[in-house]
Order: sequence, then structure tokens, then C-alpha cells
Amino acid sequence: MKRPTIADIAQRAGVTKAAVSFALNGQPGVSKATRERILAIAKEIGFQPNSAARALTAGRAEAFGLIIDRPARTLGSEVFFMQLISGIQDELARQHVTLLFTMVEDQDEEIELYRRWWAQRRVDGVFVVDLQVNDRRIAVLEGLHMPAVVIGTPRGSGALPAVWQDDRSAVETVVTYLAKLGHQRIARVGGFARYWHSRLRSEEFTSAAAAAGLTAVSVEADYSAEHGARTTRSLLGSAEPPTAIVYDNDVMAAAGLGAAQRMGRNVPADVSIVSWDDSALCELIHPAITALRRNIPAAGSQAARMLQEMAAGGYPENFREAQPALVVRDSSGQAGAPAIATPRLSA
Amino acid sequence: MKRPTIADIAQRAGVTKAAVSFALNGQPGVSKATRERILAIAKEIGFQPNSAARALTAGRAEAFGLIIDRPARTLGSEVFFMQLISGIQDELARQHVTLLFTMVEDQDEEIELYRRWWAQRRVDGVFVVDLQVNDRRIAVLEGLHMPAVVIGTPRGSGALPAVWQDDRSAVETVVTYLAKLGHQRIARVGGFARYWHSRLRSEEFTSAAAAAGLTAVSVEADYSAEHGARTTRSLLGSAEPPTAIVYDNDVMAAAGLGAAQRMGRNVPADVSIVSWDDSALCELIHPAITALRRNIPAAGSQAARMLQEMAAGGYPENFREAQPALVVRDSSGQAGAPAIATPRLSA
DNA sequence: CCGAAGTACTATACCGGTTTAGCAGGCATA
DNA sequence: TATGCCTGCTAAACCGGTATAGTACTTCGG
Repeated sequence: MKRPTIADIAQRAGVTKAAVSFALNGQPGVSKATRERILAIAKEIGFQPNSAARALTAGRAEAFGLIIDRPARTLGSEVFFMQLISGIQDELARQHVTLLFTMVEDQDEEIELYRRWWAQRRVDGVFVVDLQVNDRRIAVLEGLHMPAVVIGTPRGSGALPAVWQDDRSAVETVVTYLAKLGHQRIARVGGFARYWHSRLRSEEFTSAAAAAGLTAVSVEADYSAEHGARTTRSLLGSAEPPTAIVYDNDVMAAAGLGAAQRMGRNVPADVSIVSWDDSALCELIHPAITALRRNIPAAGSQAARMLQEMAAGGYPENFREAQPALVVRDSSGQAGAPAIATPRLSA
Repeated sequence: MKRPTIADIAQRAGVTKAAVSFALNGQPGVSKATRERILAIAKEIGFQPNSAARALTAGRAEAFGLIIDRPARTLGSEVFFMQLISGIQDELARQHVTLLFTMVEDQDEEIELYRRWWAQRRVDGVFVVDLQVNDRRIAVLEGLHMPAVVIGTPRGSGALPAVWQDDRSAVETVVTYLAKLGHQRIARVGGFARYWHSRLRSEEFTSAAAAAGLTAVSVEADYSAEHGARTTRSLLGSAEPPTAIVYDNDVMAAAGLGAAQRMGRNVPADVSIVSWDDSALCELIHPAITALRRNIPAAGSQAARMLQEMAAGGYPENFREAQPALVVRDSSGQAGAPAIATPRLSA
């Protein structure tokens, strides 16, 4: 019942462990006949090399790590990470490399885990997400000389390569779209300002709005449904409420939509709603939410390829993702347009 | 720059590797003074044992695996797995055990991966989800003598222990609630009939409805928003449409809600909507969806504890989860009640 | 017909830990 | 004074692979 080792194969084939190793790894040093005999035995007894033993000699773990540090409360509804992991896996499974995945409570814990994983040789590298302004992780990873690929933005990623999105042009797409619909006052409910991607989008949003002659306001939120709803109530309740709101993720957009409806506002007649990330959620709720769609799995696969290159000693270039597409649905429309499709009685 | 080994510590302390090993592992065989000297050096140079070397001697991987086999399309919006993983991690992180997580396209691939992981000694056991009727995985895992814990149902789990939910009483809770509201025709949009949990709920739903004197229909869907919407349209378009629909997950419930609204039905006046899993999504959309709330992270933690016990050679008992609570929100109400809160003009 | 080169292996060290057997020295006991 | 028994450590084997050095045997060239 014990799992077979190369010693077992060697014994049955009447050769030494070394010969078996050569045969299994396609190295020269064994005759064709012997090689085939060994391979046949290996196949027959279902031999698979012990990963620990191999890792010990190769000095590699054949595994990469991904740590997410976000409140569990907001994670559940997040489509982003599942899609990202799915894309990463797609690439890694091909090479029989595994992914260690975990969630932590704060960045100290995350850094501690990087150190431990690296010291213990548990991983050959890691994917870094949610890059922050003055992110302490970068210095730690560089100090450890640990292969790592940043997913999200090249700003502040130090010498680490990044898979990034051109926020500037994406923001321009959205703002131009809203401007064309006649919106004058637009708002953005962003994620934590400490995240680079959030901060960059915020800057670009403000400048793009200014360029288009619009009044813009950007508010920070925590990606949760609750924050999305609360921020929306506050924006719509102000003296000069925006006629369009852009949210940094689908959950906040959906929550914002619900909040607006509860306030008696019609979407999109009174206020247009746009989500930064697209998802089934955006499609299925009523009205369906206009969203920026990016290919998240593709970004994950790309990052996986880059990390493998790095782990092999290379220095991959930053990679810019394909431009996201704006998927126009029912939640956005002409500014101040009369309600057509779904009229409502005032309460 | 090379990561320190026990040999380095041994050299600096002027002792052998064995003495270092004894000291680090709290074994007898070294004096208190020597032990402290060794520990101090280990701490100073930041020593962490190489996980491969340790796994090689211990014969354990210090890792567990989780494989999900669902279409990527439906996974993204699923809150269940993120919460489950979060609960599992909570327990595993404590013991410095890692989790290997991956997604596959079909069950053959999943089984293949179990075999490989086990043969390669990559994991000490696995979590099994989405148990199916005549599930081939069970026989494979039992045949391999691979520790495994089933999450979801003890039916068909063979000798493997399970963390399970009492579907019967949960279903009764929902059906009784709907019966009290005066509903006569109720429907259920379930998941794949090949999943045990889905089939069991379906059976219980039918029998509970019969017991309460209601007409019930149960339909199979694939957990996706698209299926949820399509099935809802078909149910509501029938000659005698149900006045209440229960969905097996939050995504289908939300999609069903949207579909009903697009058909001009008022929720809950025309039709009540109930979701089996609760999530931020249920809370945030309008109207908020009545849902059964179970403590998914707790189930994950429990499963992790059981798997650790199994990997240590024990045989944990099946564990029944706490009874889920029905969280009543705005999407459910009196059967045939006039629309009050959000009246609608007919188009 | 002998030396050189190539082939097909074996023997062995090694990766970084754990574990077992053994051994030197101190102390108590008979 | 010899015996036994701790204590505290060392030497070495071992886990399951990979990599390197060495060896027997064949083949070939001059």
C-alpha cells in the first residue's frame, strides 16, 4: 500500500536508482531497451515522483502563492478574485505547478507569511494584488529576492514586473460616454485611496472630467455593499446631486442602484449607474448595469506566465492588459431624461 | 544570501545537526544552556525549516487540497466558495498548514489530480465538495486511503466523514413560512439534480409541500444567473404560475427577481422570492431578498478540523451544521397581496 | 594489436531535515 | 574499585529523489 519510489522500480528492473532517474527524465545514459523497460514498470505501478524529494534536490517548490488581504465581509461577493485565480490556474495546471492560496487579516500577517513561505521553500514566487501607496510588501519581497509579479499597476511596484491596466484611457472612455449623454455633474465611488489602482483612477477621473468640462467628485469606499449604498445616499441627498455615478466594483454599483431606487430615484432617468467591473450581477439585476468589462482571467494567466519566467531567472517586461470594453446596459442614459421603460408612481 | 539550514546553525553553535534538531523540536538530549544558545542563533539568522526536507522525513506535506469542479462562468458570482475557503483557512493558518486550491473542468480531471497529489505526496488530504449521486470520487479516495472530508451531505459519502446541513428541517422552515403567508402554488429552482444536496432538497421540498397541502414544482438549473432568469420566465409564464419561488443560490434568486420585474411582475405582491444562500447581494438589491442564512465559514473551519484529525489517523464523526436562519426581507410577502411599497404602472 | 573514445551502466554524494545507535564523562551505588 | 545508569552530545543512516564520478565493455582508428 506504500507509494512506489524509484528504488522499487530499480529493484524490479534490476538496475540502480540512477538508471531509473535517467530513464524517467529522458537523460542519456541508458539504452533504449532499458529505458522502455523502466518506463513500462513505472507506468504499471503508477509511479509519481515524491514532490518533497524532488523539491529538495531541485531547490524548487513547483508552487506559487497568492495571498489576499481584504476584509472577509467584502470578499465574498467579489467576482474579481475567483476569475483571477481561474486564469492563473489555467496556466499553472499546464505545467503541473500548484497554487497556494490564503487570506489574511492585515498586511503584517501577509508579509510574515511571505517570509515564512520563502524561508521554508514552500513557494517559488508569489502574486501580489491590491498594491498600496508606499506598499511595504515591495521592499520585503525585493529584499528576499523572491520572485513576484504585481497584478494591477506598475506604479510603486519597484523592480517587480506588473500586469497592468491603462486606467487613463479606461476612465476617458467612461467620462466621454457620460459627457455625450449630457451629464454635467458626475461622481465616482472608488475603493480605498491607499490602493494605487484606486488612487490612479481617482486622479484620472478628476482630470478627465475637467478636460470634458464636467464637475466631478470622487469618494472613497471599501468595496462593500454597505458602503456603496451609504455613499450613494449621501451623494444623492446632497444639494447638487450628480446625475451619474461610477463605482469601482460591481457590488457597490448594485448596492448603489438599490439605494437610489429606495430613495425613489429612477435609474437611469434620475441617475445613471456605471460599474467598473462587469459580472453576472450587473447583467441580472434590474435595470442591468452598464459596466467596464476587462478580461480578468487573461490577466491572471499572463501574470502566471511572467512569474514562471521570473522563477526561472528571467526578468519579464511589464504587460499592459487589453483595453476594457464599455458594455452599455439599461442603468445609464441621457441626463435628466424622462422615465420611459419603467415609470414609477411617486410614493 | 542562501537561506540558512540547520547545518549553518550547528556550525555557529559548535555542535552537530542532530543537536540542533533536538533543540529546535523540544526533544530531550541537549542541555538547557546549549538549547538556548541554539534557539538564539536560529532566531538571529531567521531560520525556518525547509518544508521539502521536513516533508520528506515526516512523510507529511503539511498541506491540504481543495478542488472545485464547476463551470468558471457560474463560479465568479458564487459567494459560497470564498466563504468556505475563508473558514478553512482560519483553522489551517493556526497550524501553519497550507491550502492548495484549484479549479478543474470536469470530474476526470479532478480525480486525476487527486491521484497525482497523493502519489506525489503534495497533500495530506482533501476537502470534497458538490457530492454527486454515484460520485466516482468517493471510491477513488477510499481506494487511495487518502484522508478526505465531504462538505455538504453524508449521503453517498461512503466511509468519509461529512460536514452536513439538515436540509429537511431547513426546507420545512421555508415551506411553513410560505404556507403561513397563504401561498398555494410554490416552486423551487434547484441546482444540478446530480448533486446530492440539490436532490435531497428537492425531495424534501416536494414532501414538505405535500404535507402542508401545497402544490409544488421543482426545476433543475445550473446555478447561473442566465438559468435562474430563464427558468423564472418559464415558471411565471405557465398557465398556473407559482406565487412563490425558492432558489438554490443567491445568484439565481437575484436573476429570477430581475426576470420577474422585467415581466412586469411586482415582487413580492405577485410573486415572492426566497434564496437558499444569503449574501451581500440579497441585501443590496431592490427589493432585498429573503434568504436562508447558514454559517459557511464555520462549516469550513469544522471540515478543516476534521480533516486534520483524519490525517492524524483518527476517524471523526459526521458533523451537523447549526440550523440555518430564515432572514425575512422585502422579496417575500402575503400571497396575492396588493402592491404597497412600490406600485407600478402597467406598460 | 594497442590505445582512445564511446556506451551503458553502477556507486556514491548530496539536498536539509529527523532519528537511531553509540559513546564519553560524571555520579551514585554495592 | 568496579558496575550501572544518567546526561549530553556525536556519528551516521535515512527519507526519495538528482547529479557526478567512476568502471566494465565494446568499438574504432592507426
